[in-house]
Amino acid sequence: MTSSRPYHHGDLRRSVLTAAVEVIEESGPGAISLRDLARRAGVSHAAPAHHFGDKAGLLTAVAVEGYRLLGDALSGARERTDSFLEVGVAYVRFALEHRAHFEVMFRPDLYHRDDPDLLAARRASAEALYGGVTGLPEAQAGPDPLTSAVAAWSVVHGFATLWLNGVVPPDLGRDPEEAARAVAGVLFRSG
Amino acid sequence: MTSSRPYHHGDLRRSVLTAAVEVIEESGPGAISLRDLARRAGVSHAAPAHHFGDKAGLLTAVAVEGYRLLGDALSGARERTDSFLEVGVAYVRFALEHRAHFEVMFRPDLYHRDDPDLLAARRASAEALYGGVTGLPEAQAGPDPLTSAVAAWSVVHGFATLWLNGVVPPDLGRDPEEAARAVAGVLFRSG
DNA sequence: TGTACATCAGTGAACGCGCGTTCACTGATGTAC
DNA sequence: TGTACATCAGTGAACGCGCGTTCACTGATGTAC
Repeated sequence: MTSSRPYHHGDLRRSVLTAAVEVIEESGPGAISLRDLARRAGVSHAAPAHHFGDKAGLLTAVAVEGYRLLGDALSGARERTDSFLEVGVAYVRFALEHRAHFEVMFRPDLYHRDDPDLLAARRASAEALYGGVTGLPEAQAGPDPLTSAVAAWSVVHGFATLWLNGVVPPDLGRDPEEAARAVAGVLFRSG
Repeated sequence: MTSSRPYHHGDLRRSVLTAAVEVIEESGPGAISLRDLARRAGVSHAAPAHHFGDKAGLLTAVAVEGYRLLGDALSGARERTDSFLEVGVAYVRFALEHRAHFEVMFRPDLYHRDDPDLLAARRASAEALYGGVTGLPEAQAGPDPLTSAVAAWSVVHGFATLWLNGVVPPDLGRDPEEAARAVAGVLFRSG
């Protein structure tokens, strides 16, 4: 905000990441360019490479952050409500609130898929999602808990994707969380 | 195949479309370039624009073709089996068999979203998908058929997406159709 | 059967652009003594 | 309290590249007469 920019930015890594998320939300990951992000951060065009190595490195950082946020959101929902349905709703909420992260996470061609931080964060979030299904009563888990878990994941993932694409029929209402609860509820009638 | 290329290609539109689908399957829609497709078709770099106008026009054509193929696949499944579950399985089969089309269809930022052919093809495919749920017995359709329909769509769309991303747990087996049937079956126990 | 002409498909040169990456550098910061 | 030095963050010039789009053109095809 000062007119004379200091030589050191202060928190360039964070700034670039935030700008990247903004751009992705507006125009998708294909619109990301390191030079543009540097411009937005008010910094020379080569500076971002210092923090991320290259473009894929930047998107790796976005994906890692996404998996961490998702893991936290899912664990949080479980602890707060102890309801598998609400974990699903939290999944949808995460996808809509962090759609840039969400989109990048599921496009591994964009980033370094074997980054150790990435693998760790992904594993943690998978555990937060799956961990719960084993604790379900048989009435809900069905004869095959794994299949039920994948069905649950599919329904919330699919719903979030369709909602983000704006193709969910308008009759379902404007509140995505409520709609998600209703839709996921079809799967877990007793939930 | 002849060594001396004729001046007229013969079916350049088809060739470019096919090449585009190949490229998208390998590297995603972001990797599409008109010049590259021209090269693949053995034609000068400006030729594709004759048929598609511009890049977005080409991707519009891919999306239109996708919606037509999807509509046909869904109607076909309904007529053959008269089972809503099998319509869902057909949806997954389409997504996996035509993943390039599938990906483009659900990324409207890539194409001309108000193209009349596109709108018509999309509407037809939506009808093929939704049309069936109204004919379901209440036991399956539940108290709110629309919500059930969106749940069904979500589960097959989500499953297809997750499978394409390679994140479905391997324990579900190698045959996506069988796995899809099991997963979608959780939703329609009686289906 | 032959000729004139309109139409369409594809050519190739040219344009301007933004990009990722590299590299030698300089300014700022912090730590050791 | 002061000095030397290592380390790190950011600079700016330069590179080569592939791209989309435009445009005047030419070759091929088909139709009217």
